[in-house]
Amino acid sequence: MLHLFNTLTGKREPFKPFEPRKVGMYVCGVTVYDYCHIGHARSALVFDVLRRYLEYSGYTVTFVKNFTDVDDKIIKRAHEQGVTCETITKKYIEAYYEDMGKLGIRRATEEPKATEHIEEIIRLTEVLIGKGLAYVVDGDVYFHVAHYPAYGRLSKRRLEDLQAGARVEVDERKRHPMDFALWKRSKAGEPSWASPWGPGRPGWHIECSAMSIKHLGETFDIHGGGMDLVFPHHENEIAQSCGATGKEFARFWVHNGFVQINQEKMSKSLGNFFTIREIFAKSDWPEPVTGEVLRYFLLSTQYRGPVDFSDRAVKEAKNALNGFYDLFERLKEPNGSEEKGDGVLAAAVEQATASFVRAMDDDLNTPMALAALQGLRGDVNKLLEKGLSSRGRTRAREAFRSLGDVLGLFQLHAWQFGDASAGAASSQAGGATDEQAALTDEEIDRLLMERREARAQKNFKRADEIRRSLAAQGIMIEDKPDGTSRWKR
RNA sequence: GGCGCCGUACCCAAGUGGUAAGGGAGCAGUCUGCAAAACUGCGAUGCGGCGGUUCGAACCCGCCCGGCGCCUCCA
Repeated sequence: MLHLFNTLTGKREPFKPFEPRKVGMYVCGVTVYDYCHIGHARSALVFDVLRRYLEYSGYTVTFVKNFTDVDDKIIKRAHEQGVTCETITKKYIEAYYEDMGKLGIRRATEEPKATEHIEEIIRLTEVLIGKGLAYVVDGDVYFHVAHYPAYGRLSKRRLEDLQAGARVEVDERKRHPMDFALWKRSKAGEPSWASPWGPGRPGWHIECSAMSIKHLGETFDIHGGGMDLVFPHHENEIAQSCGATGKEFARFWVHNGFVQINQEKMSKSLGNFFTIREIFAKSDWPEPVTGEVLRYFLLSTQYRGPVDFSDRAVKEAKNALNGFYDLFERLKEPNGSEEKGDGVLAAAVEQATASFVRAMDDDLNTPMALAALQGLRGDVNKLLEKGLSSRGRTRAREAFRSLGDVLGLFQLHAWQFGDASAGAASSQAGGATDEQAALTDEEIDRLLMERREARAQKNFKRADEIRRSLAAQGIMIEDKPDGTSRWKR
């Protein structure tokens, strides 16, 4: 059974959904005013994998991930560029789909936007005012934390402690320094909606309460997001939601750790961040390969810990992945009619699956799950030496494919691998085989043919020349026992 | 000032009381025209340091050292 670390209780707990076989999960998405960086990718990936694993485990998952499309930063950006907020949000929502798509992040079941839930937000705010948990000041509405005794439950903070360190200028109109805005009066030129308190726009936290309740109900199973959202965002969400409904809000709170650069948090203020598109643009590998390499890299650390991003770490992920794709290539090739390995294959797959599930059940321990896959790789390689029937080889590939699918790995039909006969397939997969690569797959195949001739005539000088010139362009040749060769970038 | 996290081999990273998973890199060997891949073997008597609890600790407790995060928009 899946165990998840629940920020609310501070413990690793067995995960049982509210309704059997069904899971409702809400994850805070992004504020769409800029391109996503690798940190956003990690968060999206963690919850994409959690969703995939829940589905693999037999649950029907309703996965809601929002876009914050009204916010100070968006307004600021729109003013700077002299365009409307919609222009900004539309652009970055599209960019989000494009970038996350390259990483194999699946779309959520629902992807609501704050601006499409103004009615729900206003209604929720009215309820809070009615219950004495919120008050109106000059067209602004604030949540009154002092009237909500459980405030601080998630982040384990006490109001007194927060005040001691508060470095924020206190708004005199607020009754308590930690009171936060549910509704903000609009200034001229800002997006604005009519409300009982005058024209205005929602505060940041209220949208998530309104949207999660609308799409998942008042109580649901999992609420996720980055660690930095624990306070104040999620704390405030709990206060608003529980305050309004009087019921439990999310049962499990799951938070992912940061991506770091040189042991430091990656953030805009430090200027040490890398956008996803920048990473893809710089990569020498075809786009699908880069996407999978980034996935492997991000999953090589358990989601709650920090993960340090570096060229070296990414290269290591690529190398580790190479081993799998080399094996998949070999599994496709004829291997005689031997089948001495078939007998133990089933047991090896079963054992690896058990280890994989055990790892994932343990708070999504993806490094351990990857180790299980690596173990199977070793086992299958050994069996291949003994000889696997074509049925056995197909079975092995299916095992990698179905387990890999949980992590979003191993789904490429042909990576950048291919032999003479598979050249066409590899060019399909490599969408970004691209500008600087002087050689097309066809040219490579032609050179390979020439090299094969040369080798047949024991003209090794010419054969090595071809190998060297291809290597200079980043193309590796591997000779197979039958005299043909496969290549990879 | 408050709350919290982390420190395991050259690098990444599991392990949370029973005697150190896995990957990458490296070295040696088998195979190969060469190379790559694959396979075999090597690789931390030690898990930041010092004490303590225990038959037994990387794992529990205490102190110390070092790094980081949150408390302000932030995945």
